[in-house]
Amino acid sequence: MSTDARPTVSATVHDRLRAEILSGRLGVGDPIPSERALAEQHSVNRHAVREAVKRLQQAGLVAVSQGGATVVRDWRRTAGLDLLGSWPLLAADSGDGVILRDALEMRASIGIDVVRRCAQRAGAVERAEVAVRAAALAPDVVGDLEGTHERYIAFWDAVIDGADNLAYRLAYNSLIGAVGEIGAGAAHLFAREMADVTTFEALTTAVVEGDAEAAARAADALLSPTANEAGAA
Amino acid sequence: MSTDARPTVSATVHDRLRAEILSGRLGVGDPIPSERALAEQHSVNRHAVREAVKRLQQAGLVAVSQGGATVVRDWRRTAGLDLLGSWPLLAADSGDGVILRDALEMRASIGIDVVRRCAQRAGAVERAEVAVRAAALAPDVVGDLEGTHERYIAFWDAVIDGADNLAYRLAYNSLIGAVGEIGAGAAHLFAREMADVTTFEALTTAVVEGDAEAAARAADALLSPTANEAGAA
DNA sequence: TCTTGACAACTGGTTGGACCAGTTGCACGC
DNA sequence: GCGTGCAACTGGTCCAACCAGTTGTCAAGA
Repeated sequence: MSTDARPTVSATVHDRLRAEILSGRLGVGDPIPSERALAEQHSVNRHAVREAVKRLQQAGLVAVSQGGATVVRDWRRTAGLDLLGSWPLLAADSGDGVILRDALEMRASIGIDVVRRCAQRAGAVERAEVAVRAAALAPDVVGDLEGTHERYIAFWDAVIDGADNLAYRLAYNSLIGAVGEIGAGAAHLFAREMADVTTFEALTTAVVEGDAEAAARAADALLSPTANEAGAA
Repeated sequence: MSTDARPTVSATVHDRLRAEILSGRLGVGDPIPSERALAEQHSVNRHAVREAVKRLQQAGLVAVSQGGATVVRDWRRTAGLDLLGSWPLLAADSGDGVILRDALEMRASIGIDVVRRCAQRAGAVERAEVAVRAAALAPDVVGDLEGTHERYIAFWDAVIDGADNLAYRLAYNSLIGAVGEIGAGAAHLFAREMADVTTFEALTTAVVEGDAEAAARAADALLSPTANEAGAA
């Protein structure tokens, strides 16, 4: 995604504090060191620390109050879905791949309804776009798993546009951002789905023809097994 | 939620810029004014502007690059679900209540699977907690819509804990945060659900007894009508 | 004329220091 | 013993300067 690999000072401080919190080394209710102390610890200016803390505050990880200390919040109840972008830290917290299962379950749950809404509501232009993206996934080009994955994502992108639901769109963005964090193995994770040509074609046909329930059934068949496999591991 | 109503300078600048972007007055790809210019426009220090921009950057609304200008991103594709907390701005953008419909559809979609997972996976402690919260909703206290709504939220809180899925938990937090933005009318929005005692009891029983599919059906009957009503309006 | 390269004028990134504005807690005086 | 008030913290804001990258211009060269 971001080819700009130049880390800023405030990003460094932010990542370190976030790791402290998500790992549990800083527990709920604990005060974090004062801005001045953090600045000295990291040998940076206090302004950089403030920018880092502001981001933690926005993410719902800490509560800041003038005069008082900045304390760690119960982030499982205050943070939003965007936190899933901190995948490595969260995964380290939970040990095994439970969070991967969680994300895939949510993807399946949302994906099924996205497909349903797309079949119901999409306009002619959106349906055509879905058909085009589906055709681009024709399996005549094998071996290029990365490329196929890219086109697979583009397909779902089109379906979500057709569903015309901003909440789904934003949630999808969050999930994609999280998957991007798990690195190169992402494409392999969806290999089975991309190879399931029969189900995939049924899904596309149903969406284009506006058969909402058939589309939902196909999406279920396509997405749920991936989540269940992750849950079994 | 937040009783601290003292607005900070950077929050003011942040809100203004966010409104400019979400309203479309600043279009995708447009550069926003330089930090120095913004500082002068608002008669504030540049650091305050920087903190505001940092938050916009984290939310995926702008792309910052040293040396170059800070430009507005295509936030429908780069922002995460947390953006739903900017409800009033988004609603103003879409005109009518489409975003409310979107959020309620997502709530239904996720809620159904949450209930299913809860019935499957919840431990004895979590099941007991669900039963307790359900009992607390007994309709012997009528009239206090706000109080009932509060206990209704607490009930769903327990169900989500029982589902043991961090992604659902975080998404729920985002949705709750968004609903909090729509103000006092929130409780009224769910009045029908809270009054549907039959379905609600079926849901609770199924969850406690571990009947996943019965629970999912009940959740569907409880949640989907609300979304459909919002869609019809 | 067209290219090329250096420079000037931007952009954001970081630092230091100072002061304001709240909160907290200890110590002094009653 | 109990208040009360004064430090000594906390975060919030400002000013001023400089570093580091990007961009556009414009003049010197091919």
